[in-house]
Amino acid sequence: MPLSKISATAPKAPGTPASDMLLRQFVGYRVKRANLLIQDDMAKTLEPFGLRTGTFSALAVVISNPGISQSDLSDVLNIKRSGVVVVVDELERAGVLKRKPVKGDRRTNALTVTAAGRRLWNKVEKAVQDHEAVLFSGLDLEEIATLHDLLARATKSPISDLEKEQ
Amino acid sequence: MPLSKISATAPKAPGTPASDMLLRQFVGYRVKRANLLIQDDMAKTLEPFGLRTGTFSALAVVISNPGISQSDLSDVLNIKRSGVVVVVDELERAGVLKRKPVKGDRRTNALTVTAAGRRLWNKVEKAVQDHEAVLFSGLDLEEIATLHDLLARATKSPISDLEKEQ
DNA sequence: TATTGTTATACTCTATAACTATA
DNA sequence: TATAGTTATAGAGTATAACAATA
Repeated sequence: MPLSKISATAPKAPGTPASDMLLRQFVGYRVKRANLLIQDDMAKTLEPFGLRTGTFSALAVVISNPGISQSDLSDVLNIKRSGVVVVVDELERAGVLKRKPVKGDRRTNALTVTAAGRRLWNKVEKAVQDHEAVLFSGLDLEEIATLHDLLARATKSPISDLEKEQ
Repeated sequence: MPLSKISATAPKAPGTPASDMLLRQFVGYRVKRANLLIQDDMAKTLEPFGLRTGTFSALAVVISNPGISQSDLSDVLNIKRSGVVVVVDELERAGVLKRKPVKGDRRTNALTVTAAGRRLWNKVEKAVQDHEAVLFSGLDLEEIATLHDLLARATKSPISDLEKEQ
């Protein structure tokens, strides 16, 4: 009941001070919470552009890999091909990208960005960059770079790749 | 097609080299990918103990806040009260914790860990710590501490809290 | 036989809303 | 009226499995 009293006086605060101290010692939990915050904010940032995090990611990959197939997009984004269909449907319906036939293999679609899609990307890219700058304003530029680096190395370590293949 | 060729020779690799370079410049995307890896591995680590990430987190909070109410647990974990019910049901069914009546307020449940629950926690805590050590073996201890710190500060910045309340 | 894209389906996690019993 | 817990339901996001067309 001392706990309920404190949280009653500060109901919106992210938990009573240190009430999840034990839990926060785990990196996994911190990453999970950070991810929730970031994804929520990303969703808000993308909504005015008619994008979700999934379609934003797909657009980014197609922009830098023109003509990529849906299977390869599936590999890059680490989602199943059936999930790619939904994302590509949505982007194609919005006029952002197109499925084009590939000569030599009639099974495959080559994904290409439309002119409108490229214009959209330029705006969205800037919006997300600005947004992240605000979200991470508690860190200076060097710290953000460090965070990048640490996450990249943590998620690319031989061990985690090895476990993924099991 | 150069892309499909490469990914055909290394199908399980996390994407062709740099094919998501543009996307990876966003911290949000890195955190998302890191989170996916970590949560998958956490799930595997917890499964032998009959726990999921949700029940693990709840157990941790109840361990460090004996007698906490479900509403306060809901605040600390940032999930809705309806979600807490499911988690507590599962933990109570497993004999890990108990709902106890609170004298003075018959609406409230005081959550307490059983002896078996405490024994389980000691084992699980060690398993998860060991597991994270392996998962983050690409980083040294100081770097892990830095990662902790940066995530904590990024997710606790005044701006992100402010946006949360809107 | 294997692969690309597709569809249908199911599962997990979480949110919303309505309800009850208490306060 | 407001709060604690509960129930039912619905929505993302993603996974699995089966299928048609093509290789």
